[in-house]
Amino acid sequence: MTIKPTQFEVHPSSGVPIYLQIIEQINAMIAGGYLDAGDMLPSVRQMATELGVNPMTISKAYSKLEADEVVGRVRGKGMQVQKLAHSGNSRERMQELKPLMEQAIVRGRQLGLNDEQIQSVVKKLLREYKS
Amino acid sequence: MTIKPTQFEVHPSSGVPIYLQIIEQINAMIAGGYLDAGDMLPSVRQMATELGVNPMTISKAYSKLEADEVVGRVRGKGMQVQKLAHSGNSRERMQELKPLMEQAIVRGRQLGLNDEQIQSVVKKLLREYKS
DNA sequence: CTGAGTGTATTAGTGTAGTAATACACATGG
DNA sequence: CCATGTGTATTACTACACTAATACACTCAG
Repeated sequence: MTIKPTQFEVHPSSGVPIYLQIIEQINAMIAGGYLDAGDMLPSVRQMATELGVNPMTISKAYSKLEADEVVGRVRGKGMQVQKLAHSGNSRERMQELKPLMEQAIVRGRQLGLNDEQIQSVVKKLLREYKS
Repeated sequence: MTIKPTQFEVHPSSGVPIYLQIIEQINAMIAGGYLDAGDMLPSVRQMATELGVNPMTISKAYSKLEADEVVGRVRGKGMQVQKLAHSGNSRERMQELKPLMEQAIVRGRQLGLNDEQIQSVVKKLLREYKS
């Protein structure tokens, strides 16, 4: 499914930088299966016009996604969602996930949640982001 | 166990703000059971001298921890680790954990990890931060 | 070739996060 | 009371993140 710029939403005064909001939405769309490998993203100018921001802001988001190997540049066309080609074995990738997951775990503990409750949150989210 | 400032470590040029490094270490110490309710934290000046930073930087970390209800101020004494008194029922607190956990899950998906691998990381961390 | 479509390098403006210097208010123990 | 210990309000400086304006390089369809 190729996505339209109207499916994006930004809140400039939310405190969260615009380019980050874009990145998060695209990542979530991919994780949730609304975007697949090969799909084209809206052009920088389309997106910029629709959202009322500067094209460079969108470009910055796309560049960061490209650096993360989430999307690729197609000469003269635009940005395309990449087929995920992961480097390193799964153990290394699990290791890479740890710092971020650790934050969440510590926060859960701080909230007084027990193991089961934390795992329940994880399971619920895994279902929501079914790939 | 009352903690000594020598047990803290900061890396000023790591990119991570000093006051955040302090916060993370204290949170981790509590989550890991090295600090319990009633324990005193090192004074602002002790900590500042030991780490070679300005007292205000430490104060900022402590203030943020106080806002999160992790520590409390004891007049003329210092900061003391609070007994966790959580507001809201567990369902609300689980809801509060979701945004942070969502980030981690999306990142895991982006790394090409499957449900079992993500849950495995969670379980490993839960063991490390046994309360 | 040309025109319209891509994304982007460069530059600049603005706000704010992070840190520090200083001086202050309050509590405790002698 | 006073000396010494808490934490902190205020102010200011600095670096950097974020956004935007502009101009440019490249590709494709005609």
